[in-house]
Amino acid sequence: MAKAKRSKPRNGVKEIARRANVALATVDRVIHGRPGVSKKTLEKVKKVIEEMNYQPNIIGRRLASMKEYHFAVLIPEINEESGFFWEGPASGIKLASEEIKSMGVEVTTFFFDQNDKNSFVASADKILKGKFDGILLAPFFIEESIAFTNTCEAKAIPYVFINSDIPDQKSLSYIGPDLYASGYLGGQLINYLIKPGGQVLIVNISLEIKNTRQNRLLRKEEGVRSYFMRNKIKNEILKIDITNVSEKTIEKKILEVLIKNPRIGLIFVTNSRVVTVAKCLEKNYINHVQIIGYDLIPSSIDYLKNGIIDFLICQKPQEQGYRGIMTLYHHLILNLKVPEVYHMPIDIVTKENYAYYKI
Amino acid sequence: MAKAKRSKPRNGVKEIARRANVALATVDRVIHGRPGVSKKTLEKVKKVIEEMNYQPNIIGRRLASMKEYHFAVLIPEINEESGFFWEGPASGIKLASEEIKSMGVEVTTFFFDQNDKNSFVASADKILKGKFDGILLAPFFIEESIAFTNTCEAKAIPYVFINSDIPDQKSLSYIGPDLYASGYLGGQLINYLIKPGGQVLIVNISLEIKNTRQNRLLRKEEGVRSYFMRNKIKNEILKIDITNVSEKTIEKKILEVLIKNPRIGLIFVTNSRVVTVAKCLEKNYINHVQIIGYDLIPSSIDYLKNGIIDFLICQKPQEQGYRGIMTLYHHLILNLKVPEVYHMPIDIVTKENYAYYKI
DNA sequence: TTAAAATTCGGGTACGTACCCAATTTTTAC
DNA sequence: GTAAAAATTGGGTACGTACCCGAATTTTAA
Repeated sequence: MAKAKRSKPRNGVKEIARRANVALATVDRVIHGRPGVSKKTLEKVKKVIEEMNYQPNIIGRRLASMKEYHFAVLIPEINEESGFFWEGPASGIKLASEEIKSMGVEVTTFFFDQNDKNSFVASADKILKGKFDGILLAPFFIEESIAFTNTCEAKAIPYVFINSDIPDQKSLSYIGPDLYASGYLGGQLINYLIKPGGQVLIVNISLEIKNTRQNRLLRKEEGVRSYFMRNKIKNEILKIDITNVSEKTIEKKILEVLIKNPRIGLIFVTNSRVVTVAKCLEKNYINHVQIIGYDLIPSSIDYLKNGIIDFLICQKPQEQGYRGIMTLYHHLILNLKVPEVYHMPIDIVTKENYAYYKI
Repeated sequence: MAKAKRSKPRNGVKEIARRANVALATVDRVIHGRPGVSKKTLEKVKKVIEEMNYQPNIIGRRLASMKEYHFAVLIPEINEESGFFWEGPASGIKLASEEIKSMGVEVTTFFFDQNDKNSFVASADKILKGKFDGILLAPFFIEESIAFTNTCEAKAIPYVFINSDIPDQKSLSYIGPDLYASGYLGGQLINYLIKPGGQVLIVNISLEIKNTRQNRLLRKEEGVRSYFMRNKIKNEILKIDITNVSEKTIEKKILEVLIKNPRIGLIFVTNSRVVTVAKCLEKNYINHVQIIGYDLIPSSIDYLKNGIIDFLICQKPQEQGYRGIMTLYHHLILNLKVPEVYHMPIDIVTKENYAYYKI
């Protein structure tokens, strides 16, 4: 009854070593693809590993290699400019960070100015210099993002897109909304609210509205139109692009259109600028026009409450951030399979249920 | 230059031992509150721990104590009876289980028959005998659940409620919908659809409809009525309780009411039995009555698609399961704070967005 | 053939914590 | 005061993996 501890050496590197009749270190070399193993031994050990369907013990691994994992996050600055939208993802990111901190993962967030491509490039460069093991980024500027992620690929650093996608890039995963589908849903909501004969005004507000496949706003507009087409909705759709984001300009343009087209009964704003539009209608006592827009941000809640905005289409900003980090964690630390695309559920937020969405 | 490895012994039990000038084993005893430490030493070590704000290394801990954690899950059987609703939580539970398997957690699921209190008690007994470290349960039968969780408390086994709550019990957490709020939201949706003068029919279908504070269906009904009250909605509300869940009976009762009240324009069903109601309307070619109901289950998708059901109110069954397991994991293994209540976002599911909800 | 170099392999220690067991000190009993 | 019992403390090993370093083996060079 000397050593009764030897209960279950059924798996693990030790068992591989025993079965292959080699030393632990050799098994280790094989597992990590390190050199210094003869072809013959390599085959032998590989075979045993195969046979045993060996799954490394994450705990032991993490303890032994006290390697710290460093994740980098690259997202827009959190400011009024974007209606504090990125507070959502940021808070999800923080949540996930805390959860996996004990596994030796540290997350560093870098920001960029949505109006300044250079700031994006600058932060991206910082990340490249920082020797990170995984990257979560919002590919706001397409070309710059492609350049950045190409470099990542060359360095074999996995990256995850969040909030918007660049399908041709070999990202580990995309986590965010299906823009087209959200527009399509918008079409349905419009259909619920609009009265026969009423016109619908689609409003795109952004500094730059390029007609490319990746344009977030136009993809949503496409979704709306597509719903109208497919369901043969008779209401006329008008549209206006506003590339000056100052409140004044927006107000001016909106009022112009409304006066010229008194039959407009509903405005569909393709992003969180819906707040500015709502403000405009409220200020000018226009209450016969309903509003549907995007993103549940602090400033939009009041307009939901007082009924100026009827619906907000929202895509779980917090969960996007959380999932983004966890995806890297699952891939790099836990060796779990991760989905290539994770489309967020599309939420319809009203004044009755907004309280149930974490902002 | 002998041993350059001693780089950062800045924290950990070793450092505590060094600072308090005691052995590792003593520190260990203090940390785990085991006996065999003199009062004097206890104070000394405690003080050092306090000073250092010691946070145990989860990895080291998990490796050393090869203790396996066992979680038990107690949920209704997955069958047609409940429209396969519990497939959602079950799949979330599975997802979480896989994620934390590598941390030495094993999850065992027990089922019970929704029509048989004894089966609930039987499974609960099994769990108690099974020496589990944490429990996730759907407290379907109130009294039996209270008895069960009281025993858990006596044994200091933490438990989490899922899908419905028993507020007075000292659960670690409740994860699920805010029923009243979901009904309130239902009120709003009704208001969108109903025409002036139209009557609304609320339908509760369940084997047992006791008028208690915990009754899920009545809480929802309350929410609807409350919305109507507060917003002074003029449409009349009718209601009917059906305690026989056979399709035949439901069809008969529904048709009866509809014939007696031809002004009914909308039916609000307080649970997933909405499918049966939809089936009934379809079968009898009644298409002037709109339907709102609960839960996105496989059989309800068709009715969403063909427009017989307009809205489903849904509360992320999958995420409920996922969160439930992760809550136990966070509490027991990671020592993270967990929220007492986690109300799921209330989703409005339509034919346009149902595809984005994992079932 | 032999020494040197290159290759291959194995022993051993470390990571942070848990826990067994033996050594030491203190307390109790006579 | 002494022996025995009890309480307290410390040493040491284990968990599964990573990796250093030296030993054994093979290959190359002379």
